Amino acid sequence: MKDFIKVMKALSDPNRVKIIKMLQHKTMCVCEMREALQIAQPSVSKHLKILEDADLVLSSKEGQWVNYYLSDGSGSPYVASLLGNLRHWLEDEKCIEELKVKLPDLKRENICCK
Amino acid sequence: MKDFIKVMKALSDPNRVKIIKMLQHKTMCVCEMREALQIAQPSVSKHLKILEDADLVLSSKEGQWVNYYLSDGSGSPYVASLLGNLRHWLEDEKCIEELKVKLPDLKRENICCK
DNA sequence: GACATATATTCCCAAAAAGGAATATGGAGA
DNA sequence: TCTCCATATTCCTTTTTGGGAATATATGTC
Repeated sequence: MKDFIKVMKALSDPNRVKIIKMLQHKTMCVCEMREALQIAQPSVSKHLKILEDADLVLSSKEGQWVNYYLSDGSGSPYVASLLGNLRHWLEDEKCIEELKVKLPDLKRENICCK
Repeated sequence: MKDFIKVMKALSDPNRVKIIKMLQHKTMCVCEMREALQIAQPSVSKHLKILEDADLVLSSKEGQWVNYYLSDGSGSPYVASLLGNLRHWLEDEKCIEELKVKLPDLKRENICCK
């Protein structure tokens, strides 16, 4: 029950769902998501922690950056099912389409590294 | 997005998930759920309102009682998918099994009508 | 109408959650 | 070592959420 609730709670926030939808298209670092979502960096980090605790996303360090990407769901049927469904769910949402337009230009070289 | 968040939030509370799991077995009134969950009646009513707003459950009045039952999910792909999965999800949870044992004895004639 | 019962609503409190500013950490490069 | 930068953590504030007591509403019974 606890695991289930953790996954549901993680998916109960629009910004976290947007993160999932972005990660469907590419691995991203924190500053890229910050730019896409237009919220403060600590907020992004906290959302990512919640998503990671729920096994929805994974991360790996690469030098000074941390790359976040979607979990494959192998550890949890809830995660596997929901991440699967989220591939097609919300595709028509205006806010998601707007994000998708932004994605190609969100390169860390343009945002960070100043 | 709003509808999706509403469904996720509705399923982010253990008592509400327990209500869903109970309604898989039978239509129930508020006082039966109150007895099963051991929480105050207004709390049950509020949880039910949240579930109903998310289209996860439906209700119909029958005299002084209100019967609650699961939605068929035809109005929302999120509801349809999650209610479908919840048929088998959490079946092995101890707290759910305990509820299932209680269910047969939870008849409104024994609980209310005093 | 008066009263009892099932449910909904209101009000209040405590706990949790989301956001940002400030600060800490840790790796890269001079 | 010192500095810079990406990220994490802490702290604080505001909002939201879950719970119960009290109250309101609606229906059934006398």
